[in-house]
Amino acid sequence: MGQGVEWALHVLLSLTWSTPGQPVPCGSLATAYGLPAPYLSKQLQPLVHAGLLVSVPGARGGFLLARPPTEISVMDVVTAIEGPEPAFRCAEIRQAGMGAELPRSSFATECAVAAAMRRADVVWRRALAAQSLADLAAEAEAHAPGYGAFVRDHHAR
Amino acid sequence: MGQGVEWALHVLLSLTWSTPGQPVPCGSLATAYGLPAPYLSKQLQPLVHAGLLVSVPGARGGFLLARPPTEISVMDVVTAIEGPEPAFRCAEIRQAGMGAELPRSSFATECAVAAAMRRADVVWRRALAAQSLADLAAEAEAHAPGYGAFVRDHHAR
DNA sequence: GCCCGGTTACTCGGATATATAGTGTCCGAGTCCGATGGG
DNA sequence: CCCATCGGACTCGGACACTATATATCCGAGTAACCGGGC
Repeated sequence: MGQGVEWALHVLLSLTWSTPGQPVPCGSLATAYGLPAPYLSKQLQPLVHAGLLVSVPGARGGFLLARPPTEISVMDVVTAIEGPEPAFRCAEIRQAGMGAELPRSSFATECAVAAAMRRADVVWRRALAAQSLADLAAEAEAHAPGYGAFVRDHHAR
Repeated sequence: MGQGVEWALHVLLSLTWSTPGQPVPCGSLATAYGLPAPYLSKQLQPLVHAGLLVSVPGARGGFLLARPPTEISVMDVVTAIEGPEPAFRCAEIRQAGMGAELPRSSFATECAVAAAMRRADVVWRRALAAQSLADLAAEAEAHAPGYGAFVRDHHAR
């Protein structure tokens, strides 16, 4: 899994704590976490395309959350960055080689291997979808009181 | 996720159905699924190192299951091929940039982002570990009766 | 007929190239803020 | 004093190199089976 997911989640948390209605530029987000600003800009674009972020062009522009943090799940972020297709892709190798000698009816149902991986993928996605950005923000604030305010002050200009 | 996982699972299913005590060579496994034999050989080596397969050298050699199919889980196979480290790796970017201004005590607990991804990873691994090779073999046989015998006959010489 | 040695053929194992996806960087188009000059 | 206009600077967005991982292939080391000769 690419590191863009980690960057995106931290950025979205920053925007969760940031002053509502105040766009935060990419440069400010990059310095907050010691990231290269141009590359971070490239990583945030899928989030805009997915409708999680709103980009405000021009001076005093930047990025805003498109929805309340309670309405954005970790699954949404992962899907936006990594793509919607599951990690495991079945190539149907059971139908190649000796499988060509069997009738087509033998392959009517899903491959058992693919089914097992899909079941695990479903619970993984369910676990990610069960946690919202608000949940993560609350957890971080609970572990380190005052962290949200600290982040908001950093992005204030 | 690499396709080696799919190959390994199908190969292990073949060995599950194959005659016990009879080693199956890599070439026979490759032709069974239309795979390039030399590359399949490379993909099976991690399974030998992990202790899931036993390789028998020499003429009439091949691969054997090191344990009964009920004692091998899908998780074991994925771990052997992809490695033990989780898909998401936390780079602790919260400590870089503005995080350097905060006291070390703020980072005593696990990063909230990493914790969320780890929770999902745990349920994913748990789902994979809950299914054994015997379960997959039974499922495939149920969907296509006689498939196991067909595979065994193919590998018989 | 039985046993032993050499040969042969077949197997796995690791070392070696290539393709693809992820990583990193750059420059241009567009937009808003602020200063400036006029009314 | 207020307003329209121009200039400037800052922002995002897409296009362009580089690196690491995954994919694909090859050849060599080792071992067991097989065949032939000797006892």
